[in-house]
Amino acid sequence: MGDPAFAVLGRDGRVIDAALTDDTGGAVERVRLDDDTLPGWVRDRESAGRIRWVWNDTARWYPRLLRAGVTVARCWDLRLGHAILRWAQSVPADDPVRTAGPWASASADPAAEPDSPALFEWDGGAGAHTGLPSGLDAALAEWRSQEAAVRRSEDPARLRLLLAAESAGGLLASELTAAGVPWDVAEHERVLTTALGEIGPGGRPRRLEELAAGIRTALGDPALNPDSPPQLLRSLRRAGITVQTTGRWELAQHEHPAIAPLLEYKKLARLLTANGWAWLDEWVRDGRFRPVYVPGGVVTGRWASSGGGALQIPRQLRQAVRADPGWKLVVADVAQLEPRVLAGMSSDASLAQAARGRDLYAGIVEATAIATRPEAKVAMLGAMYGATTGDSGRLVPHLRRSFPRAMRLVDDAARIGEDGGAVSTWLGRTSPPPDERWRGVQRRASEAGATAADIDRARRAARDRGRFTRNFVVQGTAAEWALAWLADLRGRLSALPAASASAPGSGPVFSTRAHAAFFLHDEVIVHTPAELADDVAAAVQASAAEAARLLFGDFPLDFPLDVRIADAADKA
DNA sequence: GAAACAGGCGCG
DNA sequence: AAAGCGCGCCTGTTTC
Repeated sequence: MGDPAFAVLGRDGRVIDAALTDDTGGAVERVRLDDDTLPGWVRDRESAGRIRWVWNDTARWYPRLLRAGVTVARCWDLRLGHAILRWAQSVPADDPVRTAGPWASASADPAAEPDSPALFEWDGGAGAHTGLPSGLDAALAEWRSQEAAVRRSEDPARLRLLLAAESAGGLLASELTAAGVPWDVAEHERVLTTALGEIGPGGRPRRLEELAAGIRTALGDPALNPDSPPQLLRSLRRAGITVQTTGRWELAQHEHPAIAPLLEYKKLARLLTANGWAWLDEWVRDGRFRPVYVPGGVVTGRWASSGGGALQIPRQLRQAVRADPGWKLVVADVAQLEPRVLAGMSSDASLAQAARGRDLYAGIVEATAIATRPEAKVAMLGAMYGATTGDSGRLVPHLRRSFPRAMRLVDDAARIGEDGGAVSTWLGRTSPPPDERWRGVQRRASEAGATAADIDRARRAARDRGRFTRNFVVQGTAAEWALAWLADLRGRLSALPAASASAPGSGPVFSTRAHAAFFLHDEVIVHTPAELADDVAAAVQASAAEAARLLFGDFPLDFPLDVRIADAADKA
Protein backbone atom coordinates (compact mmCIF):
# COMPACT_ATOMS: atom_id res chain seq x y z
CA MET A 1 0.00 0.00 0.00
CA GLY A 2 0.97 3.65 -0.32
CA ASP A 3 1.31 6.06 2.56
CA PRO A 4 -1.49 5.50 5.05
CA ALA A 5 -4.10 8.23 5.18
CA PHE A 6 -6.12 6.87 8.09
CA ALA A 7 -5.36 5.04 11.30
CA VAL A 8 -8.35 3.39 12.94
CA LEU A 9 -8.02 2.63 16.64
CA GLY A 10 -10.01 0.21 18.76
CA ARG A 11 -9.58 -1.22 22.22
CA ASP A 12 -10.37 -4.57 23.79
CA GLY A 13 -9.37 -4.59 27.43
CA ARG A 14 -5.65 -3.82 27.61
CA VAL A 15 -5.13 -4.52 23.94
CA ILE A 16 -5.22 -1.66 21.45
CA ASP A 17 -5.62 -2.62 17.80
CA ALA A 18 -4.77 -0.24 15.01
CA ALA A 19 -5.53 -0.54 11.31
CA LEU A 20 -3.72 1.59 8.76
CA THR A 21 -5.54 2.24 5.50
CA ASP A 22 -5.06 4.36 2.41
CA ASP A 23 -7.72 6.84 1.46
CA THR A 24 -9.88 4.25 -0.24
CA GLY A 25 -10.07 2.38 3.06
CA GLY A 26 -9.00 -0.72 1.18
CA ALA A 27 -5.47 -1.83 2.02
CA VAL A 28 -5.19 -2.63 5.70
CA GLU A 29 -2.16 -3.20 7.86
CA ARG A 30 -2.83 -4.15 11.45
CA VAL A 31 -0.75 -3.25 14.47
CA ARG A 32 -1.18 -4.36 18.07
CA LEU A 33 -0.39 -1.88 20.84
CA ASP A 34 -0.98 -1.28 24.53
CA ASP A 35 -1.21 1.72 26.81
CA ASP A 36 2.57 2.05 27.05
CA THR A 37 3.35 1.77 23.35
CA LEU A 38 0.40 3.78 22.02
CA PRO A 39 1.67 7.37 22.54
CA GLY A 40 5.05 6.74 20.89
CA TRP A 41 3.43 4.97 17.96
CA VAL A 42 0.90 7.76 17.47
CA ARG A 43 3.69 10.33 17.58
CA ASP A 44 5.64 8.43 14.90
CA ARG A 45 2.67 8.03 12.56
CA GLU A 46 1.69 11.64 13.06
CA SER A 47 5.13 12.94 12.11
CA ALA A 48 5.42 10.55 9.14
CA GLY A 49 2.73 12.37 7.14
CA ARG A 50 -0.83 13.64 7.05
CA ILE A 51 -3.02 11.12 8.74
CA ARG A 52 -6.54 11.15 10.16
CA TRP A 53 -7.16 9.20 13.35
CA VAL A 54 -10.45 7.34 13.40
CA TRP A 55 -11.70 6.37 16.85
CA ASN A 56 -14.90 5.92 18.80
CA ASP A 57 -14.61 8.96 21.01
CA THR A 58 -11.94 11.65 21.16
CA ALA A 59 -12.65 12.28 24.85
CA ARG A 60 -11.66 8.67 25.56
CA TRP A 61 -8.42 8.58 23.53
CA TYR A 62 -6.94 12.04 23.34
CA PRO A 63 -6.50 13.20 26.96
CA ARG A 64 -4.03 10.41 27.72
CA LEU A 65 -2.10 11.13 24.53
CA LEU A 66 -1.87 14.78 25.57
CA ARG A 67 -0.68 13.77 29.02
CA ALA A 68 2.04 11.78 27.29
CA GLY A 69 3.01 14.90 25.32
CA VAL A 70 1.48 13.82 21.99
CA THR A 71 -0.86 15.87 19.79
CA VAL A 72 -2.68 14.85 16.64
CA ALA A 73 -3.67 17.18 13.82
CA ARG A 74 -6.85 15.54 12.50
CA CYS A 75 -9.34 12.91 13.51
CA TRP A 76 -12.73 11.41 12.71
CA ASP A 77 -14.74 11.15 15.90
CA LEU A 78 -17.26 8.38 15.26
CA ARG A 79 -19.52 9.31 18.18
CA LEU A 80 -19.77 12.96 17.12
CA GLY A 81 -20.12 11.96 13.47
CA HIS A 82 -22.90 9.55 14.23
CA ALA A 83 -24.80 12.13 16.27
CA ILE A 84 -24.85 14.41 13.21
CA LEU A 85 -25.58 11.78 10.57
CA ARG A 86 -28.28 10.10 12.66
CA TRP A 87 -30.69 12.98 11.95
CA ALA A 88 -29.14 14.58 8.88
CA GLN A 89 -31.87 15.39 6.36
CA SER A 90 -29.43 15.28 3.47
CA VAL A 91 -28.75 11.57 4.13
CA PRO A 92 -31.46 9.28 2.71
CA ALA A 93 -33.98 8.26 5.37
CA ASP A 94 -33.34 4.55 4.77
CA ASP A 95 -29.59 4.78 5.33
CA PRO A 96 -28.42 2.43 8.12
CA VAL A 97 -26.67 5.29 9.92
CA ARG A 98 -30.07 6.89 10.50
CA THR A 99 -31.43 4.04 12.61
CA ALA A 100 -31.08 3.78 16.38
CA GLY A 101 -28.12 1.80 17.68
CA PRO A 102 -25.24 1.73 20.14
CA TRP A 103 -23.44 4.63 18.49
CA ALA A 104 -26.45 6.84 19.07
CA SER A 105 -27.07 6.02 22.72
CA ALA A 106 -23.67 6.88 24.17
CA SER A 107 -23.38 9.75 26.59
CA ALA A 108 -22.00 12.99 25.22
CA ASP A 109 -20.44 13.84 28.54
CA PRO A 110 -17.55 11.62 29.63
CA ALA A 111 -17.27 13.58 32.89
CA ALA A 112 -20.78 12.47 33.80
CA GLU A 113 -19.76 8.82 33.66
CA PRO A 114 -18.72 7.02 36.82
CA ASP A 115 -14.96 6.33 36.82
CA SER A 116 -14.69 8.45 33.72
CA PRO A 117 -11.98 6.97 31.49
CA ALA A 118 -11.57 10.37 29.92
CA LEU A 119 -10.42 11.92 33.14
CA PHE A 120 -8.75 9.01 34.89
CA GLU A 121 -7.77 5.61 33.62
CA TRP A 122 -9.19 3.27 31.06
CA ASP A 123 -11.89 1.10 32.53
CA GLY A 124 -10.50 -2.07 30.94
CA GLY A 125 -13.08 -2.17 28.17
CA ALA A 126 -13.61 1.43 27.24
CA GLY A 127 -17.24 2.03 26.66
CA ALA A 128 -18.43 -0.51 29.20
CA HIS A 129 -20.14 2.24 31.15
CA THR A 130 -21.63 4.03 28.23
CA GLY A 131 -22.65 1.44 25.67
CA LEU A 132 -20.30 3.00 23.14
CA PRO A 133 -18.64 0.33 20.96
CA SER A 134 -14.91 0.18 21.59
CA GLY A 135 -13.38 -2.58 19.45
CA LEU A 136 -11.45 -2.11 16.22
CA ASP A 137 -13.92 -4.04 14.05
CA ALA A 138 -16.81 -1.97 15.39
CA ALA A 139 -14.89 1.21 14.62
CA LEU A 140 -14.03 0.05 11.09
CA ALA A 141 -17.64 -0.91 10.41
CA GLU A 142 -19.04 2.35 11.77
CA TRP A 143 -16.45 4.39 9.86
CA ARG A 144 -17.40 2.69 6.56
CA SER A 145 -21.06 3.19 7.38
CA GLN A 146 -20.57 6.91 8.02
CA GLU A 147 -18.41 7.30 4.93
CA ALA A 148 -21.11 5.63 2.83
CA ALA A 149 -23.81 7.84 4.34
CA VAL A 150 -21.82 10.95 3.49
CA ARG A 151 -21.34 9.74 -0.10
CA ARG A 152 -25.07 9.06 -0.46
CA SER A 153 -26.01 12.48 0.94
CA GLU A 154 -27.25 15.37 -1.16
CA ASP A 155 -24.12 17.40 -0.47
CA PRO A 156 -21.16 15.23 0.53
CA ALA A 157 -18.70 18.13 0.52
CA ARG A 158 -20.63 20.13 3.10
CA LEU A 159 -21.31 17.17 5.33
CA ARG A 160 -17.66 16.16 5.13
CA LEU A 161 -16.64 19.67 6.13
CA LEU A 162 -19.07 19.56 9.06
CA LEU A 163 -17.75 16.20 10.28
CA ALA A 164 -14.16 17.40 9.98
CA ALA A 165 -14.94 20.61 11.86
CA GLU A 166 -16.89 18.75 14.55
CA SER A 167 -14.02 16.30 15.02
CA ALA A 168 -11.48 19.12 15.18
CA GLY A 169 -13.68 20.59 17.88
CA GLY A 170 -13.39 17.33 19.78
CA LEU A 171 -9.59 17.58 19.64
CA LEU A 172 -9.68 21.22 20.66
CA ALA A 173 -11.93 20.49 23.64
CA SER A 174 -9.45 17.98 25.03
CA GLU A 175 -6.60 20.41 24.38
CA LEU A 176 -8.38 23.26 26.15
CA THR A 177 -8.87 21.12 29.25
CA ALA A 178 -5.25 19.95 29.11
CA ALA A 179 -3.90 23.48 28.80
CA GLY A 180 -6.38 25.19 31.11
CA VAL A 181 -7.24 28.86 31.47
CA PRO A 182 -4.40 30.72 33.20
CA TRP A 183 -6.04 31.97 36.38
CA ASP A 184 -4.69 34.49 38.88
CA VAL A 185 -6.00 33.34 42.26
CA ALA A 186 -4.77 36.45 44.09
CA GLU A 187 -6.57 38.69 41.61
CA HIS A 188 -9.75 36.65 41.94
CA GLU A 189 -9.55 36.92 45.75
CA ARG A 190 -9.05 40.67 45.46
CA VAL A 191 -12.26 40.92 43.44
CA LEU A 192 -14.13 38.83 46.01
CA THR A 193 -12.88 40.76 49.03
CA THR A 194 -13.51 44.13 47.42
CA ALA A 195 -17.09 43.21 46.54
CA LEU A 196 -18.10 40.97 49.43
CA GLY A 197 -15.86 42.06 52.29
CA GLU A 198 -13.89 39.80 54.58
CA ILE A 199 -15.41 36.58 55.86
CA GLY A 200 -17.10 37.38 59.19
CA PRO A 201 -17.39 35.25 62.33
CA GLY A 202 -20.47 33.45 60.97
CA GLY A 203 -18.49 32.24 57.96
CA ARG A 204 -20.37 34.61 55.68
CA PRO A 205 -18.90 37.68 54.00
CA ARG A 206 -19.49 40.86 56.05
CA ARG A 207 -20.91 42.97 53.26
CA LEU A 208 -23.49 40.30 52.41
CA GLU A 209 -24.57 40.07 56.06
CA GLU A 210 -24.91 43.85 56.32
CA LEU A 211 -27.12 43.92 53.24
CA ALA A 212 -29.28 41.06 54.54
CA ALA A 213 -29.76 42.92 57.82
CA GLY A 214 -30.72 46.08 55.92
CA ILE A 215 -33.31 44.16 53.89
CA ARG A 216 -34.83 42.59 57.03
CA THR A 217 -35.09 46.01 58.67
CA ALA A 218 -36.58 47.70 55.62
CA LEU A 219 -39.18 44.96 55.22
CA GLY A 220 -39.84 44.60 58.96
CA ASP A 221 -39.21 40.87 58.79
CA PRO A 222 -36.35 39.95 61.14
CA ALA A 223 -36.46 36.23 60.27
CA LEU A 224 -36.37 36.68 56.50
CA ASN A 225 -33.97 34.54 54.46
CA PRO A 226 -33.50 36.61 51.29
CA ASP A 227 -32.28 33.48 49.45
CA SER A 228 -35.75 31.97 49.66
CA PRO A 229 -37.96 33.28 46.85
CA PRO A 230 -41.28 32.23 48.50
CA GLN A 231 -40.32 33.88 51.82
CA LEU A 232 -39.05 36.95 50.05
CA LEU A 233 -42.18 37.29 47.93
CA ARG A 234 -44.44 37.11 50.99
CA SER A 235 -42.32 39.62 52.83
CA LEU A 236 -42.25 42.06 49.91
CA ARG A 237 -46.02 41.95 49.56
CA ARG A 238 -46.56 42.47 53.27
CA ALA A 239 -44.43 45.59 52.92
CA GLY A 240 -46.71 46.83 50.15
CA ILE A 241 -44.43 46.03 47.20
CA THR A 242 -46.79 44.37 44.73
CA VAL A 243 -44.52 42.12 42.69
CA GLN A 244 -45.40 38.83 41.00
CA THR A 245 -41.88 37.46 41.17
CA THR A 246 -38.66 38.25 43.01
CA GLY A 247 -36.77 38.76 39.76
CA ARG A 248 -34.30 41.60 39.51
CA TRP A 249 -36.06 43.45 36.68
CA GLU A 250 -39.44 43.50 38.31
CA LEU A 251 -38.01 44.63 41.65
CA ALA A 252 -36.15 47.50 40.00
CA GLN A 253 -39.44 49.08 38.94
CA HIS A 254 -40.56 49.69 42.52
CA GLU A 255 -39.67 52.48 44.96
CA HIS A 256 -38.96 51.23 48.46
CA PRO A 257 -36.03 51.37 50.92
CA ALA A 258 -35.66 47.58 50.67
CA ILE A 259 -35.13 47.54 46.91
CA ALA A 260 -31.59 48.93 46.66
CA PRO A 261 -30.04 46.64 49.29
CA LEU A 262 -31.97 43.68 47.90
CA LEU A 263 -30.68 44.19 44.37
CA GLU A 264 -27.16 44.58 45.69
CA TYR A 265 -27.59 41.48 47.85
CA LYS A 266 -28.72 39.38 44.89
CA LYS A 267 -25.77 40.48 42.83
CA LEU A 268 -23.23 39.70 45.54
CA ALA A 269 -24.89 36.46 46.62
CA ARG A 270 -24.64 35.28 43.04
CA LEU A 271 -20.94 36.09 42.92
CA LEU A 272 -20.37 34.23 46.19
CA THR A 273 -22.28 31.07 45.33
CA ALA A 274 -21.28 30.77 41.69
CA ASN A 275 -17.66 31.98 41.73
CA GLY A 276 -16.66 32.54 45.35
CA TRP A 277 -13.90 31.05 47.47
CA ALA A 278 -15.44 27.57 47.25
CA TRP A 279 -15.33 27.72 43.45
CA LEU A 280 -11.70 28.80 43.50
CA ASP A 281 -10.86 25.95 45.84
CA GLU A 282 -12.61 23.37 43.74
CA TRP A 283 -11.77 24.50 40.22
CA VAL A 284 -8.41 26.27 40.14
CA ARG A 285 -5.25 24.20 40.57
CA ASP A 286 -1.69 25.28 39.85
CA GLY A 287 -2.87 28.54 38.36
CA ARG A 288 -5.22 26.92 35.83
CA PHE A 289 -8.99 26.63 35.53
CA ARG A 290 -9.67 23.35 33.73
CA PRO A 291 -13.31 23.04 32.75
CA VAL A 292 -14.68 20.05 30.88
CA TYR A 293 -16.12 21.02 27.52
CA VAL A 294 -18.81 18.98 25.79
CA PRO A 295 -18.49 19.41 22.00
CA GLY A 296 -21.82 19.08 20.25
CA GLY A 297 -23.49 19.17 23.67
CA VAL A 298 -26.16 21.60 22.48
CA VAL A 299 -28.63 20.47 19.80
CA THR A 300 -27.62 23.39 17.59
CA GLY A 301 -24.00 22.22 17.57
CA ARG A 302 -22.75 24.67 20.14
CA TRP A 303 -20.59 23.27 22.88
CA ALA A 304 -21.89 22.70 26.37
CA SER A 305 -19.75 22.38 29.46
CA SER A 306 -19.78 20.22 32.51
CA GLY A 307 -18.52 21.48 35.82
CA GLY A 308 -17.12 24.81 36.83
CA GLY A 309 -19.59 26.83 34.82
CA ALA A 310 -16.99 27.34 32.11
CA LEU A 311 -19.46 29.02 29.80
CA GLN A 312 -20.73 31.43 32.47
CA ILE A 313 -17.60 33.10 33.81
CA PRO A 314 -18.92 36.53 34.86
CA ARG A 315 -17.36 39.54 33.16
CA GLN A 316 -16.47 40.76 36.64
CA LEU A 317 -13.90 37.96 36.96
CA ARG A 318 -12.25 38.19 33.57
CA GLN A 319 -9.46 40.25 35.08
CA ALA A 320 -8.45 37.05 36.90
CA VAL A 321 -7.70 35.44 33.54
CA ARG A 322 -4.06 36.44 33.34
CA ALA A 323 -1.12 35.38 31.21
CA ASP A 324 1.94 33.75 32.80
CA PRO A 325 5.12 35.86 33.09
CA GLY A 326 6.66 36.26 29.65
CA TRP A 327 3.38 35.28 28.02
CA LYS A 328 0.40 37.21 26.64
CA LEU A 329 -3.25 36.62 26.00
CA VAL A 330 -4.68 37.19 22.55
CA VAL A 331 -8.39 37.77 23.10
CA ALA A 332 -10.55 37.70 19.96
CA ASP A 333 -14.26 37.75 19.34
CA VAL A 334 -16.41 38.01 16.22
CA ALA A 335 -18.69 41.02 15.97
CA GLN A 336 -22.35 40.04 15.43
CA LEU A 337 -21.62 36.53 14.19
CA GLU A 338 -25.22 35.31 13.92
CA PRO A 339 -26.67 38.01 11.65
CA ARG A 340 -23.59 37.73 9.47
CA VAL A 341 -23.99 34.00 8.91
CA LEU A 342 -27.67 34.68 8.24
CA ALA A 343 -26.62 37.05 5.45
CA GLY A 344 -24.31 34.35 4.09
CA MET A 345 -26.75 31.46 4.19
CA SER A 346 -29.56 33.48 2.62
CA SER A 347 -27.25 35.16 0.07
CA ASP A 348 -28.86 38.42 1.15
CA ALA A 349 -26.66 40.99 -0.55
CA SER A 350 -28.31 43.94 1.20
CA LEU A 351 -27.70 42.49 4.64
CA ALA A 352 -24.15 41.57 3.63
CA GLN A 353 -23.70 45.16 2.46
CA ALA A 354 -24.99 46.46 5.81
CA ALA A 355 -22.56 44.09 7.51
CA ARG A 356 -19.56 45.50 5.67
CA GLY A 357 -17.09 47.00 8.12
CA ARG A 358 -17.09 46.71 11.86
CA ASP A 359 -20.60 47.35 13.11
CA LEU A 360 -23.51 45.55 11.48
CA TYR A 361 -26.08 47.43 13.54
CA ALA A 362 -24.82 50.79 12.31
CA GLY A 363 -25.18 49.36 8.80
CA ILE A 364 -28.79 48.44 9.52
CA VAL A 365 -29.55 51.98 10.67
CA GLU A 366 -28.18 53.27 7.37
CA ALA A 367 -30.10 50.75 5.26
CA THR A 368 -33.51 50.78 6.98
CA ALA A 369 -36.11 53.02 8.55
CA ILE A 370 -34.80 51.97 11.97
CA ALA A 371 -33.37 55.06 13.60
CA THR A 372 -30.91 53.99 16.28
CA ARG A 373 -28.30 51.33 16.89
CA PRO A 374 -29.99 49.86 20.02
CA GLU A 375 -33.22 49.54 18.03
CA ALA A 376 -31.38 47.86 15.17
CA LYS A 377 -29.94 45.39 17.62
CA VAL A 378 -33.21 44.41 19.32
CA ALA A 379 -34.90 44.21 15.92
CA MET A 380 -32.27 41.80 14.58
CA LEU A 381 -32.28 39.70 17.75
CA GLY A 382 -36.06 39.66 17.59
CA ALA A 383 -35.97 38.43 14.01
CA MET A 384 -33.61 35.60 14.90
CA TYR A 385 -35.36 34.65 18.15
CA GLY A 386 -38.95 35.06 16.98
CA ALA A 387 -40.06 38.09 18.99
CA THR A 388 -43.68 39.09 18.31
CA THR A 389 -44.39 41.75 20.91
CA GLY A 390 -42.74 44.79 22.43
CA ASP A 391 -40.23 47.08 20.74
CA SER A 392 -38.49 44.17 19.11
CA GLY A 393 -41.61 42.68 17.53
CA ARG A 394 -42.66 46.14 16.34
CA LEU A 395 -39.32 46.74 14.59
CA VAL A 396 -38.93 43.38 12.84
CA PRO A 397 -41.20 44.36 9.88
CA HIS A 398 -38.68 47.09 8.97
CA LEU A 399 -36.08 44.35 8.55
CA ARG A 400 -38.48 42.30 6.40
CA ARG A 401 -38.77 45.23 4.01
CA SER A 402 -35.04 45.86 3.76
CA PHE A 403 -33.67 42.31 3.96
CA PRO A 404 -36.39 40.10 2.46
CA ARG A 405 -34.13 37.16 1.63
CA ALA A 406 -32.62 36.89 5.09
CA MET A 407 -35.96 37.33 6.81
CA ARG A 408 -37.62 34.77 4.55
CA LEU A 409 -35.00 32.22 5.57
CA VAL A 410 -35.74 32.53 9.30
CA ASP A 411 -39.50 32.87 8.74
CA ASP A 412 -39.49 29.68 6.65
CA ALA A 413 -37.51 27.87 9.35
CA ALA A 414 -40.10 28.93 11.92
CA ARG A 415 -43.02 27.78 9.77
CA ILE A 416 -41.43 24.36 9.17
CA GLY A 417 -40.85 23.96 12.90
CA GLU A 418 -44.44 24.90 13.72
CA ASP A 419 -45.60 22.21 11.29
CA GLY A 420 -43.47 19.60 13.04
CA GLY A 421 -40.80 19.49 10.35
CA ALA A 422 -37.02 19.54 10.55
CA VAL A 423 -34.60 22.27 9.50
CA SER A 424 -30.88 22.16 8.80
CA THR A 425 -27.88 24.40 9.23
CA TRP A 426 -25.77 25.56 6.31
CA LEU A 427 -23.45 22.54 6.55
CA GLY A 428 -26.24 20.07 7.25
CA ARG A 429 -26.78 19.60 10.96
CA THR A 430 -30.49 18.83 11.28
CA SER A 431 -32.81 19.74 14.12
CA PRO A 432 -34.18 16.80 16.12
CA PRO A 433 -37.77 15.79 15.40
CA PRO A 434 -40.50 16.93 17.80
CA ASP A 435 -40.91 14.62 20.78
CA GLU A 436 -43.88 12.36 21.42
CA ARG A 437 -45.45 14.77 23.91
CA TRP A 438 -45.45 17.57 21.32
CA ARG A 439 -47.01 15.33 18.68
CA GLY A 440 -49.63 14.22 21.18
CA VAL A 441 -50.60 17.82 21.92
CA GLN A 442 -50.98 18.53 18.20
CA ARG A 443 -52.95 15.32 17.61
CA ARG A 444 -55.38 16.12 20.40
CA ALA A 445 -56.06 19.57 18.99
CA SER A 446 -57.02 18.17 15.60
CA GLU A 447 -59.34 15.47 16.93
CA ALA A 448 -63.09 15.90 16.97
CA GLY A 449 -64.11 17.15 20.40
CA ALA A 450 -60.94 19.13 21.00
CA THR A 451 -61.55 21.87 23.53
CA ALA A 452 -60.54 25.48 23.13
CA ALA A 453 -57.83 24.80 25.72
CA ASP A 454 -56.50 21.87 23.63
CA ILE A 455 -56.30 24.08 20.57
CA ASP A 456 -54.69 26.90 22.48
CA ARG A 457 -52.10 24.58 23.99
CA ALA A 458 -51.28 23.10 20.60
CA ARG A 459 -50.90 26.52 19.03
CA ARG A 460 -48.60 27.65 21.81
CA ALA A 461 -46.46 24.51 21.54
CA ALA A 462 -46.27 24.95 17.77
CA ARG A 463 -45.10 28.56 18.12
CA ASP A 464 -42.55 27.53 20.76
CA ARG A 465 -41.13 25.00 18.36
CA GLY A 466 -41.18 27.52 15.52
CA ARG A 467 -39.02 29.88 17.56
CA PHE A 468 -36.65 26.99 18.24
CA THR A 469 -36.22 26.00 14.58
CA ARG A 470 -36.03 29.68 13.54
CA ASN A 471 -33.10 30.13 15.87
CA PHE A 472 -31.61 26.68 15.19
CA VAL A 473 -30.53 27.47 11.63
CA VAL A 474 -28.79 30.68 12.67
CA GLN A 475 -27.27 29.59 15.96
CA GLY A 476 -26.19 26.27 14.42
CA THR A 477 -24.55 27.85 11.39
CA ALA A 478 -22.78 30.35 13.64
CA ALA A 479 -21.46 27.39 15.63
CA GLU A 480 -20.19 25.86 12.37
CA TRP A 481 -18.43 29.06 11.41
CA ALA A 482 -16.80 29.23 14.83
CA LEU A 483 -15.69 25.59 14.63
CA ALA A 484 -14.16 26.17 11.21
CA TRP A 485 -12.39 29.25 12.62
CA LEU A 486 -10.95 27.36 15.59
CA ALA A 487 -10.10 24.26 13.55
CA ASP A 488 -8.04 26.38 11.18
CA LEU A 489 -6.48 28.28 14.07
CA ARG A 490 -5.31 25.00 15.68
CA GLY A 491 -3.28 24.30 12.60
CA ARG A 492 -1.74 27.75 12.44
CA LEU A 493 -0.81 27.76 16.13
CA SER A 494 0.85 24.36 15.89
CA ALA A 495 3.05 25.69 13.09
CA LEU A 496 4.45 28.51 15.26
CA PRO A 497 7.89 28.06 16.83
CA ALA A 498 8.34 26.94 20.42
CA ALA A 499 8.64 29.45 23.22
CA SER A 500 11.69 30.75 24.99
CA ALA A 501 9.76 31.14 28.29
CA SER A 502 7.83 28.25 29.77
CA ALA A 503 4.25 28.26 31.13
CA PRO A 504 4.55 25.23 33.37
CA GLY A 505 0.89 25.10 34.36
CA SER A 506 -0.20 24.36 30.79
CA GLY A 507 0.90 20.72 30.77
CA PRO A 508 3.50 18.75 28.82
CA VAL A 509 2.42 19.82 25.34
CA PHE A 510 1.40 23.45 25.74
CA SER A 511 3.85 24.83 28.31
CA THR A 512 6.15 25.83 25.45
CA ARG A 513 3.65 26.49 22.65
CA ALA A 514 1.02 29.10 21.86
CA HIS A 515 -2.30 27.41 22.59
CA ALA A 516 -6.01 28.13 22.72
CA ALA A 517 -6.97 28.47 26.38
CA PHE A 518 -10.67 29.28 26.20
CA PHE A 519 -13.48 29.11 23.64
CA LEU A 520 -16.99 30.47 24.05
CA HIS A 521 -19.32 30.38 21.04
CA ASP A 522 -17.81 33.33 19.16
CA GLU A 523 -14.75 34.14 21.20
CA VAL A 524 -11.31 32.63 21.72
CA ILE A 525 -8.49 33.35 24.15
CA VAL A 526 -5.00 32.22 23.09
CA HIS A 527 -2.23 32.00 25.66
CA THR A 528 1.02 32.68 23.86
CA PRO A 529 4.68 33.41 24.44
CA ALA A 530 4.92 37.22 24.35
CA GLU A 531 7.25 37.23 21.35
CA LEU A 532 4.64 35.38 19.26
CA ALA A 533 1.62 37.49 20.23
CA ASP A 534 1.60 39.48 16.98
CA ASP A 535 1.86 36.28 14.94
CA VAL A 536 -1.00 34.77 16.91
CA ALA A 537 -3.17 37.85 16.36
CA ALA A 538 -2.48 37.58 12.62
CA ALA A 539 -3.29 33.86 12.69
CA VAL A 540 -6.61 34.52 14.41
CA GLN A 541 -7.50 36.97 11.64
CA ALA A 542 -6.33 34.67 8.86
CA SER A 543 -8.37 31.79 10.28
CA ALA A 544 -11.50 33.95 10.35
CA ALA A 545 -11.01 34.73 6.68
CA GLU A 546 -10.53 31.04 5.97
CA ALA A 547 -13.69 30.11 7.88
CA ALA A 548 -15.65 32.65 5.82
CA ARG A 549 -14.24 31.16 2.62
CA LEU A 550 -14.88 27.56 3.67
CA LEU A 551 -18.54 28.20 4.46
CA PHE A 552 -19.57 30.91 2.03
CA GLY A 553 -16.97 30.80 -0.74
CA ASP A 554 -16.77 34.02 -2.71
CA PHE A 555 -19.95 35.59 -1.31
CA PRO A 556 -18.78 39.08 -0.25
CA LEU A 557 -19.27 39.00 3.50
CA ASP A 558 -17.17 40.44 6.32
CA PHE A 559 -16.51 38.74 9.65
CA PRO A 560 -14.64 41.47 11.51
CA LEU A 561 -12.88 40.51 14.72
CA ASP A 562 -12.12 42.47 17.82
CA VAL A 563 -8.59 41.31 18.69
CA ARG A 564 -6.60 42.48 21.71
CA ILE A 565 -3.16 41.52 22.98
CA ALA A 566 -3.10 41.88 26.76
CA ASP A 567 -1.94 40.48 30.07
CA ALA A 568 -5.51 40.04 31.33
CA ALA A 569 -8.72 39.10 29.54
CA ASP A 570 -10.93 41.94 30.75
CA LYS A 571 -11.70 44.83 28.45
CA ALA A 572 -9.12 47.51 29.06
C1' DG B 1 -32.39 11.56 53.12
C1' DA B 2 -31.95 11.59 48.22
C1' DA B 3 -33.98 13.09 43.84
C1' DA B 4 -36.63 16.16 41.15
C1' DC B 5 -38.38 20.62 40.42
C1' DA B 6 -38.66 25.81 40.47
C1' DG B 7 -36.85 30.31 40.72
C1' DG B 8 -33.25 32.96 39.63
C1' DC B 9 -29.18 34.59 37.10
C1' DG B 10 -24.59 34.14 34.80
C1' DC B 11 -22.82 33.54 29.68
C1' DG B 12 -23.35 33.80 24.18
C1' DA C 1 -35.36 46.69 30.66
C1' DA C 2 -37.50 42.52 28.59
C1' DA C 3 -39.16 40.76 24.90
C1' DG C 4 -37.59 36.34 21.51
C1' DC C 5 -33.20 31.56 21.26
C1' DG C 6 -29.53 28.25 23.45
C1' DC C 7 -27.16 26.66 27.84
C1' DG C 8 -25.24 25.28 33.53
C1' DC C 9 -25.40 25.79 38.29
C1' DC C 10 -26.79 27.45 42.81
C1' DT C 11 -30.31 27.58 46.66
C1' DG C 12 -34.62 26.42 48.55
C1' DT C 13 -38.63 23.61 48.30
C1' DT C 14 -41.38 19.69 47.25
C1' DT C 15 -41.79 14.89 46.43
C1' DC C 16 -40.77 10.28 46.95
